[in-house]
Amino acid sequence: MAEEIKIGHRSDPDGAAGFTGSVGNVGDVDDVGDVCGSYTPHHETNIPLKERLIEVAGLSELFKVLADETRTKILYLLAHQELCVCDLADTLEMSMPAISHHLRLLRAMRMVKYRREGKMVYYSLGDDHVAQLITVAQMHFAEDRQ
Amino acid sequence: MAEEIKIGHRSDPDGAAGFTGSVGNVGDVDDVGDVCGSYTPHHETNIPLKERLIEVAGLSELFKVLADETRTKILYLLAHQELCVCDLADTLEMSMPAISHHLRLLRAMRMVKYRREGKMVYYSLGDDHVAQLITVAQMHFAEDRQ
DNA sequence: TCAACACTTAAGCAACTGTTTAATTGTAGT
DNA sequence: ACTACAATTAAACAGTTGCTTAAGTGTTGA
Repeated sequence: MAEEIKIGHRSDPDGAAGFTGSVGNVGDVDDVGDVCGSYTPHHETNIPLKERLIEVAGLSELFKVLADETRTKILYLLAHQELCVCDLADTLEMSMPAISHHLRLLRAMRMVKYRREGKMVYYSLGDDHVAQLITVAQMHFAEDRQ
Repeated sequence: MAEEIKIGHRSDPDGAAGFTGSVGNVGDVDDVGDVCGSYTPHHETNIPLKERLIEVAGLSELFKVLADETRTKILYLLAHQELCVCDLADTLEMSMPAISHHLRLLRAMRMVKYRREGKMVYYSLGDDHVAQLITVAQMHFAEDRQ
């Protein structure tokens, strides 16, 4: 089950994007101070905050997986029910290798899980957060249109 | 304030990714049926579900904006406090044009808002959903590591 | 053990994305 | 008006991503 796939070939020695920090709220950080209140030379910036940024960087790897139209559609379908690869390929009108390729990335980020049943492999959502991300994104869009 | 920027040059005549559908829960869809229960020819697939997929496609445009490490960091910083472009450039150790380019995409998706004060332009988060997305992503990561 | 089928993997190419450099806009102070 | 500075914009190149084709697994049934 443990998969190791490089997404985006970014230099990331610590595996799946070294996110090791605390999980609190987003705003839960030390104040950066008004770095450029009297801005002229690029003086010292806030160190503790910068260290936290390293952790945050890993999150973009997760969003990268969500950032493809096909993968978003796959997750949307799986949010509704468990499906095999050929179902997905058929519904999305894409080749099976293409779908399989996307599922590989989704697996790497543990956004989907799968089980084999005979020749078929059935996929479903990895955990609730995946559905939550889609829901929140929808809410953002809805707000856009008043 | 109304900006029109093509992200990813995808053909999307309806502007910012034609998301017009209902906003309910993710699972709130008609059942696709077991499309390939007896799979051999690629027979008719579920039409109503496919139509919904068009709406979902727009969400990937939003995730695409989140999918860059620099932009995630920008949002993380802005989640904490309002910052001007030079603060961001300084903290992230990147050129101002680069930061400005990213802010442009974030603006297009209404993930940030800004106000001018003299020479400086101060940016802050567009709405709560942005912070929510980051938080949920962090929770997903945290679950990965038990 | 052989064929058929569901799926995965690999290699290669076209298209997209992010950064840089350079030029431009806008605001404040002299 | 001119200079200085914050920010934006544009063009161009390097790096990355996603699809296709083709080859390879793994499982079922004859």
